Amino acid sequence: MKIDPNSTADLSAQIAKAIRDAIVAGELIVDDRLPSEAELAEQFEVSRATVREALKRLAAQSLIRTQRGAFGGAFVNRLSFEEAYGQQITTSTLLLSMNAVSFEVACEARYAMERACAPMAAERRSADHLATMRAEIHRQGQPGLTDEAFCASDVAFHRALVDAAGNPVLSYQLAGAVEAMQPLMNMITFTARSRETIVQLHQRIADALEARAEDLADQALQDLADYTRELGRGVAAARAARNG
Amino acid sequence: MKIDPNSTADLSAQIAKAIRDAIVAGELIVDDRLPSEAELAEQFEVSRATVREALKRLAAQSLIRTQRGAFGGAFVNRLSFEEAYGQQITTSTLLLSMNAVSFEVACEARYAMERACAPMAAERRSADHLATMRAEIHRQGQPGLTDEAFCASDVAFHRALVDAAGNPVLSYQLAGAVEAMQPLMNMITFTARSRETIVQLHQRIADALEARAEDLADQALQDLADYTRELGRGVAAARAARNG
DNA sequence: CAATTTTCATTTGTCAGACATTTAAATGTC
DNA sequence: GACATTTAAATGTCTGACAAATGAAAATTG
Repeated sequence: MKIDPNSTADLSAQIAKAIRDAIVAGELIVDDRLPSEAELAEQFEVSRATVREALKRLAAQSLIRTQRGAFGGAFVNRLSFEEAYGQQITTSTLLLSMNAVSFEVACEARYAMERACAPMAAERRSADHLATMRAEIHRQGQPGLTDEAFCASDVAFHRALVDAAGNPVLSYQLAGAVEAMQPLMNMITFTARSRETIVQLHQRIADALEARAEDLADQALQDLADYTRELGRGVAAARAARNG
Repeated sequence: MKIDPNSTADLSAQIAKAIRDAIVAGELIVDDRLPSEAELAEQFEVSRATVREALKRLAAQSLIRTQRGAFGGAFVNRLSFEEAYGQQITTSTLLLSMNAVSFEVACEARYAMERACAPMAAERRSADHLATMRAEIHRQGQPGLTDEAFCASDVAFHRALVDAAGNPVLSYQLAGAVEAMQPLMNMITFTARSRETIVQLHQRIADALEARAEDLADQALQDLADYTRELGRGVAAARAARNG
């Protein structure tokens, strides 16, 4: 682990990069202990404060965890799917909110990936997955549900659908797409009629998965995608009319 | 922006969370300047060192950027697709390498998503995308290419395919899946014959996109997925034989 | 001897204060 | 007006200190 003496970047950034590279390259493996802050400071010839800033950068990416006390220190962290989900969701949400990504584009991406899950979900869905989906469908039919609660339930429904595909890598990748869409979906006012339509489509999806009918599931998802896009266009048109 | 006095987490983590929440909630928008480190230290009633550790955490997630000098400071960063790609790739790569994700599962996820791109790519691919793909195909046919260079070219080919779908969100989501697979792919020794097969399949994909034939593209991708999985199984079997 | 308590060294977490460096605005000079 | 200089404000880095946690080892106790 060496830092480039010609770099213009902050020392803490350089040190973080050096350690990160060592982890990615496999020189440091899960649960390995890094040298203590004092030792790292000596190795890199910087102060302990600078080392600490570097370590905090790595901690922010869940690459290391720290433990206080004797025999404590910084350890290479096993990045769990759970943590990776979280980071992916934060990143995706910010990406969408900061880059004026259109509802249309986000929708397309999300449903394209979800449809890719459908065949696997039809094949592998467990009774548990179906039960979760049915429960969310039921909730979505309750009157008096706020739009936000409706959207949250929608996210839960779709996560169950994705998880039903039984591929954790796919679940991880899709977590971002599905959850990051929620703020955009929250901007839509769901009328009683549009909710009814969505619930019916969810019902079709659940029925298709229960019957292990991948083609029906795909068709229902496509219809849902079309309908969601239509709702989005409606909102955009209403806003345009208000503003001009 | 307040921190929870009952939390047991590090102060720097709490402060980072408070600022991150403010950004996600939209209280701080792109290019807003945060208070100076000295001011933040006063607000949160901590030392400047602690504030700096918090800011480094946020910088590691590309949420802020800092600028030295008068009228410098920490600014809310517009998370670009580029930066998000990078983070996604790092995270995905580590996730796969640290969690013993099987080649099979990673492959399945990757090709499922790639196939979801095929119809859009067939419809929207530009001459540029095609040219990139053709160039990579040509490179892959060169004799004397190392396995790593072959894999790198493979990644470039598939990225062009994904980008051809013309949906940046999809490109971002897939960047992780495609790039993170590379270390796993690098473990495969590509014989002259397997390379030839792969190049032919790439050719079929490029031809299909050129002809805007989404069904042919999908079929070719499925064949490539099957073949890749087969190669993976071959490697796994060889390793099992060596170790047993 | 075994179980429990105490001590202790190590390590991270936090603080205070200092100085170096960078930067752009403000000021001075021709 | 154009250019050089000064200056104030901010981040980057260093030093030294103390607090708090923690597990191992030593001391104590039954």
